[in-house]
Amino acid sequence: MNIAPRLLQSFLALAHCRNFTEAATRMHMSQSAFSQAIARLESQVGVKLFDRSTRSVSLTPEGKLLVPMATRLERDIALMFQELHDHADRKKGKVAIAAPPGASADWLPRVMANFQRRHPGIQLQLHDTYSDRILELVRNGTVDFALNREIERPEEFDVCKLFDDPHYLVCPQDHPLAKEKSIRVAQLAGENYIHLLRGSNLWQRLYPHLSRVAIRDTGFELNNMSTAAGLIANGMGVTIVAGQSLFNYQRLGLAAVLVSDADLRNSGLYLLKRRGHSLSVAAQGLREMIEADKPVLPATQRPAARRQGRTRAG
Amino acid sequence: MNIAPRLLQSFLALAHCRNFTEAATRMHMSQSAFSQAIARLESQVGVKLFDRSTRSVSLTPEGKLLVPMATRLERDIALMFQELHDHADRKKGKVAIAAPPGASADWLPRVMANFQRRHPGIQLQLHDTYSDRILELVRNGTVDFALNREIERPEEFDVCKLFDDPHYLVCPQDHPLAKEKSIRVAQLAGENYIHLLRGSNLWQRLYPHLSRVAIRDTGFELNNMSTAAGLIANGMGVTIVAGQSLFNYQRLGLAAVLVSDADLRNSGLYLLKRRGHSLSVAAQGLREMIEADKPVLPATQRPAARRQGRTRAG
DNA sequence: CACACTTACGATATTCGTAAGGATT
DNA sequence: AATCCTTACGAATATCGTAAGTGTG
Repeated sequence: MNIAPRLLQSFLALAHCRNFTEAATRMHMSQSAFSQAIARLESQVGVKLFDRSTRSVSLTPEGKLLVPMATRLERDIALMFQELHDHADRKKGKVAIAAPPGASADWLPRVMANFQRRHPGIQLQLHDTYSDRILELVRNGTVDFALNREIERPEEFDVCKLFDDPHYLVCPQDHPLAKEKSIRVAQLAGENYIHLLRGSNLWQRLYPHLSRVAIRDTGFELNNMSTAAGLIANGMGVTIVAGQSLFNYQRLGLAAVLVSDADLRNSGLYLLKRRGHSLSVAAQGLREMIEADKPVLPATQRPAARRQGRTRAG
Repeated sequence: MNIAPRLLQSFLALAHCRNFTEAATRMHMSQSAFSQAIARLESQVGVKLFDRSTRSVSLTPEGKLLVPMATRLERDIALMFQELHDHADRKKGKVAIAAPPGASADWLPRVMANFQRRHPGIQLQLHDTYSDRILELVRNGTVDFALNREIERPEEFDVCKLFDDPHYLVCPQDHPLAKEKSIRVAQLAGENYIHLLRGSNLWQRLYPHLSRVAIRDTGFELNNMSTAAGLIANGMGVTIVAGQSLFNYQRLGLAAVLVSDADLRNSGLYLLKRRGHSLSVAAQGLREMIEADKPVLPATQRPAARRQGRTRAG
């Protein structure tokens, strides 16, 4: 039961031409090989398909029966190939990714827009959400891959660092620490601290530091960084954010001072996916574009200059 | 684009087992050949279909995409084979034949019933009609083949004689000619002649004879032989019919006398089909059964004994 | 006798199995 | 060390093309 699609094509060609020589030409083979092919087909299906006297070729009743079935089959096979090749060529496909809000606000959408322009047939989806949810989306396969900050058990995933993204203290320009090159969390003793979402990745990371320092928790728990920025600009306190989110605060002219505690200083953005599961061709394409287009954020650079990530559209 | 169905089966087997060794066993091939087959498939479709680390095998996104398409395709291929094999094995099919009323009345239905018992899946159709219509049905392919008497241009068809079926004069037992061994048409001078359908095959054949003899045409033109039989039994005239239709008259105890004019004496029943077009497997089966089961009508046999055609059911 | 399909036969390509290699647990 | 997939290589099979054969108009 192992009929080559090429044989079906030959059958249909002959059914159409009713002439071995012409059909053979159409199949790009010698007339003799074509004759053998038809004979082989007939022996495989177990019935004569053509009546041929040297001067005329016509379908037997069983041949007539096969025509519509073979036609449908040939079309389905072609469609299957088309579909796979379209995916291989990135003309079709879906990519879903997840990322924290900082990445999702500015840089990532720009990369995704570039990708969309280059591969208009691929459907993109972005989940901007918090760390634990991101991990869940990767685990259950809802997204092809994700961007995230440092996570607890990186061995569960395939992880690779995209770029460094250290944390900064955000405070008013006239704040005593604003002129420092860098600070340590310990220096925040006595400050009012404004938390963003409690339980977030950042909160989990800051907590051990802050709890050791005599900091005054303002009790705020905010969803939007623009709210935090407004509060800080009006002297209500300070906060710490990753470099990638600084733009929310610079809009209001706030100062940003590098935090030099090791884990906050060395943090960065990572790309992660399920272990042992390769990416779809489409997802791999987006991944490569993300890796090629990541913003340059050298550790020593002052935050005011950070928007110069190069754009590489094709 | 020439993917062997066997490759698709291999793909589905591996997709299901997620284990090369087991899937290879299921496909009855060595694990190595199976590995090569999968690699070949991947190169043909142009994308990796499986993620394999020595300890686990899983589908890539493109592999997942292929599963439903391959499943459908495999099923369609199997159905195609099933259909063709069912026809080759005479488990399915249609046979339409045409025959003149004489053959259709008794002998042919018996053969068809035998065929139906042996091949219950094959749909049978019988057109009982007159000669010209029979030829038309064969010509345009409405019927697979037909039974008919001598025709004008036999070279138009593939014709082969089934059996002799000479003509008989039908008259009352007390008719002067009833005791003859055989007669010639010329002896019917002065008789009242009862025609069946004018323009029929029989009429066309009798006309040259009757027109040369001083016969009184009764003017009747009948559709049913039983009517003719009634008329003859009541002394209204005589007629001539083929042996196969005699049963209509013997029921009323009428006499039948062989007509010895050459063309009426030597007539018979023929099987005919389109030239150069082979019969379907099913039709060929019926044809063979017809040829094997034809009634024995030796020329010298008296009509009263003619119902002894043997039945060959299996 | 010319045309169109089939058969014969040697060359090439594909597919398969045994055996060795490599990687992961 | 055991297990599972891949690679290497020779053997078997399938397919193809050239050329000769066959039958029909």
